[in-house]
Amino acid sequence: MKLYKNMPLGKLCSMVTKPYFGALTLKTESLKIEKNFSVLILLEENKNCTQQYISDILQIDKVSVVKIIDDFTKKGLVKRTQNPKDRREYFVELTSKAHKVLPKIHKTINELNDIAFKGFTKKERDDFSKAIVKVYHNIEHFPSSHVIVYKTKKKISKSI
Amino acid sequence: MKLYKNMPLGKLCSMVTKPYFGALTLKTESLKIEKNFSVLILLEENKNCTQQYISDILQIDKVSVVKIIDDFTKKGLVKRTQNPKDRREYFVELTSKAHKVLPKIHKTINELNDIAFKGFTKKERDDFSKAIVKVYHNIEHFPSSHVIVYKTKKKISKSI
DNA sequence: TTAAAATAGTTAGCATTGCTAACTATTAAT
DNA sequence: ATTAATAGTTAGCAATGCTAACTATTTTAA
Repeated sequence: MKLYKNMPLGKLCSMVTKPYFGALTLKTESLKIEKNFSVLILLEENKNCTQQYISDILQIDKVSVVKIIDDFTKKGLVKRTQNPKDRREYFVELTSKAHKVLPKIHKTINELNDIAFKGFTKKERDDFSKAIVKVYHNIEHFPSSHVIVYKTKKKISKSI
Repeated sequence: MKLYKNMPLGKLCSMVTKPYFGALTLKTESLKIEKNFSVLILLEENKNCTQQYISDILQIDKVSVVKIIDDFTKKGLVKRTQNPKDRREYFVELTSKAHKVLPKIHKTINELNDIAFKGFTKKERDDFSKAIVKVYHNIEHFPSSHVIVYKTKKKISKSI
């Protein structure tokens, strides 16, 4: 589409993100999970995830991870277990309730993806999925923009 | 990457969005524009854009568009002109200052895209760009998730 | 071996974002 | 001519994403 030809890549991505998550939340409404499905999926596929690991892999800042795990704990989907080998760490593990709902989540994601990739061949779809992960790895360590330093009443630029 | 194989497509997109915009803001810091570059690019390519049109094309709610155009007006990048044929509407037009900085914005976006697409052939890159727009059009009209109805002190689900 | 630095996790708090609701002005529809 | 619809605006709130500052624990290096 000519309209989007010169748009920043990030804008195109964010334009996909919004309706996708809107629909995902709607279609999984009965599960009362609402958001952060990616965390559950990560936990399903990896034993002994710490909050720091979740933060690193999913690019969610560690303060937000605390809130997400608190929320999931309240919802009975995960529990924290202190690592006896390093007692600073807590392993986050799925409960049986979470294991019970995950197939429904995967099914919903597959349905949404089928719609998102309508008109794509199997190869085009695979290529796209591989490509977006490749793009992510190409830019994940971009020096990031100025961070607002609070308490100064003035924005101060700082590289991170 | 196996790690992201089962992730929702929206998550992969949002993982690209964040570092991309962080870097874009950083690299254009001297321009003091900071965000919403997509609006400037849209205005550059289309005469007689109304705020409603911007809202529709870029999927930004109309209240946010007001704030963005206010901000750009303050920064001297755009001006509003009432449409004499329909005085409810305001055309948003770029100033000469905006036209002066846009080449720098395009250059920066091209540089970022070159990094984002490192290791891609020209064809792979074009295919990806076309594909993401296609995905967007496949899902842009997804029925969206429950909207929080305020003033009730209680979340109420409502289809939109 | 012990003092300093680093790491995992947490809490508090604030700016920003993205939305609803309610409004004005204007135009279109019946 | 009334009613409905549309473009834009303002106010205000919840949710988000971050910083700063903290505790507890482990690693490091003098």
